[in-house]
Amino acid sequence: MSLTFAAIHRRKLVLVLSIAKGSIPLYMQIKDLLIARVTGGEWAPGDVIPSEMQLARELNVSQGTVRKAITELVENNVLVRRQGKGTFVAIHDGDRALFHFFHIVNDSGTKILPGCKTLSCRRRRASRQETSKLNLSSGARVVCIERVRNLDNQPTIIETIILPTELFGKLGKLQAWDLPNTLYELYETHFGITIHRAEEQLRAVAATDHDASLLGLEAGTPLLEIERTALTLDGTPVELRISRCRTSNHYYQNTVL
Amino acid sequence: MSLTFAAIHRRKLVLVLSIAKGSIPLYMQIKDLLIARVTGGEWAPGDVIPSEMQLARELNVSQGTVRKAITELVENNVLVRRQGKGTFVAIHDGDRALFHFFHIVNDSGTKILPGCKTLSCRRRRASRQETSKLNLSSGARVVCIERVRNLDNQPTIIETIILPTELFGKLGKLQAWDLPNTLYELYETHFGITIHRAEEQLRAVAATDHDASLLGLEAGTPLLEIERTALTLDGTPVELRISRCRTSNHYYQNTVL
DNA sequence: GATTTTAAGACTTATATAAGAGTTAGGCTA
DNA sequence: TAGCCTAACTCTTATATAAGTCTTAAAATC
Repeated sequence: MSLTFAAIHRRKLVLVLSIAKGSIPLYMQIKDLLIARVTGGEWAPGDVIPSEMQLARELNVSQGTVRKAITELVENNVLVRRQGKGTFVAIHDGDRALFHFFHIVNDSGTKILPGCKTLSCRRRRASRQETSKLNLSSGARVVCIERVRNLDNQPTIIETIILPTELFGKLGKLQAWDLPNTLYELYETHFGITIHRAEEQLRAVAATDHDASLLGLEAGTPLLEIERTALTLDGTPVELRISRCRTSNHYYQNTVL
Repeated sequence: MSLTFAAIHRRKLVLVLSIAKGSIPLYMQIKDLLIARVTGGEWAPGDVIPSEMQLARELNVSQGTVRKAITELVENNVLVRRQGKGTFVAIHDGDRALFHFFHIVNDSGTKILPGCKTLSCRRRRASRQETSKLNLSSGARVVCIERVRNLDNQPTIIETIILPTELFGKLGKLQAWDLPNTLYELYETHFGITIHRAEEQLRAVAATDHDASLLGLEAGTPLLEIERTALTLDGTPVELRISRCRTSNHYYQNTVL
């Protein structure tokens, strides 16, 4: 009896959720629905989401089905589970950003908190390359931040960060914004933008005179250039970041699974 | 009735499998058991493993529990599922090795099959650094392969590969072994060693005279140096590989999830 | 009669549901 | 205030049903 009942509900749900495509598994539909609530801002980072049972009742599916959807989102770092407490929208604090997105470690293999000195922060038109990599219309404006990071008390990285003014308008208006060390946290708390994925392209380049003077070494010294495109959950590129690193005492660590 | 029965069996299983630690979930114990069968060689790469139902019966657990264990191993690239056919021990052919472990792409972002010319293949004592990174006893012998890879018909990468003679004895004995393009496939088929994970350390270095002559550029040109330690499933380091890449027309692509 | 097509069945993994066992935190009681 | 109880969670396991794949043998066709 209860089985038949559940089966009927399931059919109804499929009809309601999708256009009865028939072949998309229930748990995936639930997953998409949850993603929509997160990206739509209904559930903000740090919020508790309804319990598995509540969601199951609301959506007329069983707890296990909701659970499977949530599990995948946990694996994608969208949600965080805490047994006995609830499930939360992942909050990407500085530590997590450092752990996840910062790959430079010193020769002993330990990750150190980089210091940071902002050199400039101004608005300008996006270059051709920038519009292409950030999916902007030609002539769009961007915020351009330049800063130097210290590692082990030595200037080691020159960072150039490009952000679309459209999304990060407030940032460019202040000439000398008090920029925090970990920007991704700021993006999330002040702009509602969460970085979920990044594509990095690494090259060896020769230090320019500019690089050389900032890092205190000779022009022509090999530097590791990291060009990163940071994306939101739905794949929209929202930040372009070029880092030029001195690798005499540090290296870029990558684990291939 | 059947519940009690299952519960009793479960208790038995826990006692048999572990030393009744009491709190380790069943599916994890199953997972460890499956890993043991794979690493122990009972199931070789490419083999079908028993069906979920068979394993469930053998181990006195339900199909779903076996399934959860297998799911994790699929996520770790240890097993591969094919609906309607069965579950197989993952086989790491050249394509997969290229897809997974080769990160150099050309400027247009496409991954190309690198050509390969072996320069030398000889045995010698391991250096201090090598013994440390490969967990070898001091004075151990290694096979040392040096080769040049062509990308887009241009010599682009100089690879130096270090392997413990203990594991790869046959390799060093032949002066001019006909080395295939993708070595990891060879390790698996001829030596029963499967590479599962790798740690890569990247630096920008200046080309030495040796590099320069092999790659046809000037000494001092910045090169991307990738030092890779390749590990088996149980974390044993089995290969050390140093690649020095010209990055004028190519770059190292990394996706951060 | 030989060959191709079709359909049933015996496998497999995939999905959905349900129930009970751990965890946590806050409130109640001695 | 210390300890215990309880409610609200997630976690684990079990079971049932769906869906995909291959084999085999009967039926249709040439």
